[in-house]
Amino acid sequence: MAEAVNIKRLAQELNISIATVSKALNDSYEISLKTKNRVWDLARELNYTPNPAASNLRSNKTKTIAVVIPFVANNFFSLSIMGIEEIARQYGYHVLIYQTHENIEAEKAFTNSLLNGRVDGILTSVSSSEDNREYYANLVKKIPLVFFDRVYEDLDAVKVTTDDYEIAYQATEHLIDCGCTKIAYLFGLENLPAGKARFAGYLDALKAHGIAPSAELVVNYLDGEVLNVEQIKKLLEKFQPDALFSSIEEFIIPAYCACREAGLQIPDDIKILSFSNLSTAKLLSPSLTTISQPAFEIGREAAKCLFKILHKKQLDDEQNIILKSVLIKRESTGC
Amino acid sequence: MAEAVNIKRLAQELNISIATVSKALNDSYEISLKTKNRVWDLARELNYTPNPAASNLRSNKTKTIAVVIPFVANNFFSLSIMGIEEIARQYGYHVLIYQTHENIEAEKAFTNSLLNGRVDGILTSVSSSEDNREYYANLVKKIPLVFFDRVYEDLDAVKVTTDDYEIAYQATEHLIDCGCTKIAYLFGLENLPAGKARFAGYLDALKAHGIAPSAELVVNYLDGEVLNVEQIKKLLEKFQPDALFSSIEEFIIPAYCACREAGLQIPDDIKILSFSNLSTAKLLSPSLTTISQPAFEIGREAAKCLFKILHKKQLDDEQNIILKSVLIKRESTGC
DNA sequence: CTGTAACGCGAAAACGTTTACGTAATTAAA
DNA sequence: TTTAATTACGTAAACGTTTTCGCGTTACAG
Repeated sequence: MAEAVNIKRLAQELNISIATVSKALNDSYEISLKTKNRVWDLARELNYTPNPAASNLRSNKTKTIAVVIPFVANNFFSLSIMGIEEIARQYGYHVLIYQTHENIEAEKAFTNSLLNGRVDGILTSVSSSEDNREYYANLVKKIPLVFFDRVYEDLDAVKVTTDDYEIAYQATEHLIDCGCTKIAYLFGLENLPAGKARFAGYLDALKAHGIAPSAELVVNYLDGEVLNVEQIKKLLEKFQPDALFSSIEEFIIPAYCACREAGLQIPDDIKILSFSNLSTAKLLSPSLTTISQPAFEIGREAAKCLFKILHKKQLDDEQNIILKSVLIKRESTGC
Repeated sequence: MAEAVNIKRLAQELNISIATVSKALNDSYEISLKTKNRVWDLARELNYTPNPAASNLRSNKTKTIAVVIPFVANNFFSLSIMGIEEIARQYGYHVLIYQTHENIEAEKAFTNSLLNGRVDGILTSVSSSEDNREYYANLVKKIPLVFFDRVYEDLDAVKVTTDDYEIAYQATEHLIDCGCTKIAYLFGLENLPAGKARFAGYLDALKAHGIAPSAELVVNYLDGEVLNVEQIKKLLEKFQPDALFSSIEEFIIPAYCACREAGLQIPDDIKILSFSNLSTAKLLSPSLTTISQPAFEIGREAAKCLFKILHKKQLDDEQNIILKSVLIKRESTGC
């Protein structure tokens, strides 16, 4: 149906060679302005757009990047994608999205399928289900890759993260300032530096204030909302903590439900604080004190780094870019 | 660095022609099982994956679809993408994501950039900022396209939507059942069938119950959270409605804030109900009665339709697929 | 007036596939 | 035994670009 408006067609109509047309379209110095204008005008008139496959094949560039993340239906990641998309658009790049669903095999399969020149580079936030460090150690040698938020340390790649340790420390201190001494920890991302850093910040803050950490007060995330409600309820009944510090957003609903079911008033009986990018945090009952990560900026920053690499610009020596999270105090910590 | 493992390499190592290799890889009937196995084994051993650009160029198929939506950082759309991705993965397709930010020019620009063979088909939920019907009337002739949720009617294309009219009617009746007689309407998507259908459902339900609709009780969505808080507050003060029916999720936070600032108790002084896919609706203060669209299923269904078209399967005559939304009654309507 | 550089353009190869067509060898039918 | 059909594979063109190299023309310095 589309009567093939390609470079050859343009060349014929203008009575010049296809090489000249190609160079003109790419604004080559070899072509006179006069010829360029003739080509550009006709291209616009005929609505010519280059065939990406042909262009990719010849030039080995796709103008496409891939984003590999656990989920898109997650506030943090969807905001990150917004940031990535914004930068990609500025550079005229296309964005492929892959969800791993925290499945390490899917993660590998997707990423491998990108190594044959489908994309010029990859942005990824790795799966937390298992340690996949070895795989990535190899991968970074094969394709330009930037990690964001969920990273592996000590890899030769750019990593964009947040100040997990510091903000967790600060948040724990906030709970202590509010009078809490028995702060339970809802543990997520345990296989990843981010998860470990958050936990370390929590532990160190406790110790700095003379509070002995207790393994009994730590709950690990399980797959499935009900399971988490159950285990939190058990925690509440058995050990009566006076605060819940949740290291991932997924614990929020179970935590609120568990407290409600246990008949505990937030923040009077128990205080809650969580890492989260929920826009509705301030509307929860009661409004939730959160550690909010700059998801959008993380996406932007990671994308910018990738494009610097793709365009061979020297990266500012530093491979670790750390953005600041912010602690937003609301009713759930009650002070 | 990657020492070029392509079809030619395989052919050389096996001492057969590249045509035979290609056909073997594609499981052609022309090739003996014995040869196929030799090819497959070596391909696996050398970790061969076909070059997508070359394959696309020759075959005019990309195994890639595009999703063009207003935003990804939105519960409805990110869930839709999850559904789309799931189906795409089953079929071995890749998914490109484009956000229009409700900008009609970006929408056209992106979509046009997909017409040169970059993708095999498009899934889209159109921008609500203006009427872009003419553009899409042309577009559907040029590329396989499936609309979901935000559609234009009377176009020769498959459309996956929800029962907006019926559920809005039902929701309005629910408010009336709860004793409301002065139900304000927070109007979104006014340029689209979905927005019009929701409003019509609201109006018809009022009339059916002998309530005269009033233009004064209708508020149109403005860009920016504060602006909406302001106009809702003005509405509350001036006309004292006893319910707010919000046709889009974006009104929720402004509505709650406005009521709070106006000193109104939900649901005693005023009831609230909204179209929404917020997972935190049940945790809001008070929990929010919502009309929840099957976002995930919409994505799945739309993707399935697109693949049917791509694979030339006859579509089940019907071009309009309508999924059911569900009204979830919670505290904000108080009965 | 010659030699050299710069400029503007074209011819042709190359990227890695897919596929129409040809062909030789084997098998089945007559 | 001859012929037709089938099987299994190879040759080569094609997809639409980009890019290297070369060539003719003009301009200018010597």
